[in-house]
Order: sequence, then C-alpha cells, then structure tokens
Amino acid sequence: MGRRKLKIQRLESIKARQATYSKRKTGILKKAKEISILCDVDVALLLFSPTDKPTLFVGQEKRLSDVLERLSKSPYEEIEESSSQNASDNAQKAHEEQLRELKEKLAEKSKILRDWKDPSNVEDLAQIKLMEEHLISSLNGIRNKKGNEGTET
Amino acid sequence: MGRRKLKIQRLESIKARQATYSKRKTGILKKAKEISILCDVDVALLLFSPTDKPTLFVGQEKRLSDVLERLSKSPYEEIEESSSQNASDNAQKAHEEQLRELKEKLAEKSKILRDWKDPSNVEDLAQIKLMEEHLISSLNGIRNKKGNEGTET
DNA sequence: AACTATTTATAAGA
DNA sequence: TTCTTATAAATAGTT
Repeated sequence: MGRRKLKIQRLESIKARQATYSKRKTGILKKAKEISILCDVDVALLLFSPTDKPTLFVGQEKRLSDVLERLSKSPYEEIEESSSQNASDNAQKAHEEQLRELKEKLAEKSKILRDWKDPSNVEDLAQIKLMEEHLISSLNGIRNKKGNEGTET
Repeated sequence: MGRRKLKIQRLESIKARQATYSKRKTGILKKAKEISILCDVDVALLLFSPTDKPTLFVGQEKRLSDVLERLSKSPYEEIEESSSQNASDNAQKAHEEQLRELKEKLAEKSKILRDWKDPSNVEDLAQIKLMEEHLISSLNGIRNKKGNEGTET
C-alpha cells in the first residue's frame, strides 16, 4: 500500500526505518484491537521501536500476565508458532536445550527466591522490577521452538 | 476493506467470528512479520482463536522469553501501553493492587519453589509446563496498568 | 478455498 | 511528526 510496492527487507536508512515503524505501528495496533473486538479473542502485541521504546497492547481488558498464563495453560502441541522466516536451524535444537537448562534454572531460582522470602521490605517499584526481571529471565526458557507460516482454523 | 464497511464491534454469530478471525489472523501475522523485517525491530504477537487455539509470532529469530525479558528490562516509565478501548477504571487501581499482591505472591512462591528445589525428577514436558505455569501466574502481577491510544516516537 | 468490489493502509512527498 | 494523495494491500460478502 503506497506509492510504490515495497520489498520486504530491512530498510537501509535508519530514518526510513523510524518513519516506517511509526506508521506501521499505528496500523498493526489498530489491527490488533480490531481482531480482538470483532472476534472477541485475546490478543497481546509487543513492539520495540528502532529506538528501543516498547509498546504493549493487550486486548479484552486483560493484563499481559493473564494472556501469558493462558498460553502457559495451552496444550503444548496446539501452540502454533509463526516465525519470521525460516531458521528451523537453531530453533529445534534450542528447544531441546531449553528443557535441559530449565532444570538448572529452577534449582538456581529456588535459591534466589528463598532469599526473597520476606518481602516486607519491598517498597518501591525499582526493587520489584528487579525481582521481576530475575524471575522472567529464568522462567521463560521453554516456550519457543520454531515454526514457519501462520495458518490455522 | 471489503464489500461493506464493518463496524468494529463483537460480531454476532460465532460463525462470523471464526471466519473473520481466520482471515484477519493471516493479515496481522503478515503485518507483524513485515514491520519486524522492514524496521529491524523485535515483535511478539500472541493470538487466541475463537476456539482457543493460540498462535504465536516472534520476530527477529528470537524466543518469546528473549522479548519478554527485554520488556522486563525496559524502564517502567517508557513502556507505552495501548488498551483495547478506554477502561481506565479498573486499570489504574488494578496496578496499585498488583504491587500489594506481589508481595504475597512472592512469599507464596518461595514456598512452592522450595518444594521443587530438587528438579532431578523432572523428566517430561507436562511436568515442566506445570512448573512454568505456576511461575508465570505468580510472577506477572505487575507488568500492566492501562493506557489509551497507541502513539509514539 | 476462491473470487472481486470496496475499504483501508500506507509510501512518498510536502 | 503530521497531512495529503496515489496506489498497493487487505478483506467482507458471496460462491
């Protein structure tokens, strides 16, 4: 859509990437909202700008945590993943790896969390964010293998 | 886009919701891939179909965990959230609540995790998924307040 | 799944 | 960044 047909490949100039990002971000956010409302479904969309600013949309008046939790409860086999391109290379094996690594991480985390078991002095957001960061970075090593195209229904 | 202008509101029949979801899912996944490639940015898109099937797209050859971790590291103030509609009602206060609840959850989790501190018997995916589920549901109660429209840069 | 009439998104340019 | 406009792309209704 536009004056010319654009090839889908990394835009050369950072200027162009920023300009295009700004326009398309508006568009995809609109699309996310629309499908969420029209079809009455949960949607979560997370985008990072070329200048690293994150934008988060979560539909259906839910919190991101709710949607992620729902994902975690989905039968593993039914999670259809749709990757950027191909790259089934490092992906399939990475999945195997993650299973193994998770054991270590859990053990490690159980220790870290024990040190936090008295949260009474946790008062400010910064502190909580730090804890969250540790937890997130440790807990996620499993929910991703790799796919190809996005088709379903 | 279509024969008629569609009002953005929940489609009446489940048939229509499923049909529209199928078409639009293809479209938004394409958009997500395009912005990711064109602008060279991280993107994560999670959709649940009207029949509860999740579809996940993560751009830039990354894992969902990587993108979530990046979000967790973003300065809290710079996370721009874009909600479904308005609903600044239960949202702002929900955020306050979450801070308070997080303390309880951490205490609770520290106990749960202690019971898992020997992961040597964790062998199958189902078990790992269960652990993951507990972790996710407990760790996320903070990364969401509420916003309005999606504008940035 | 396919087919088009239309609407919508958006690339360039200002 | 915001607006304008020509054009490409998405998709609603239908088969």
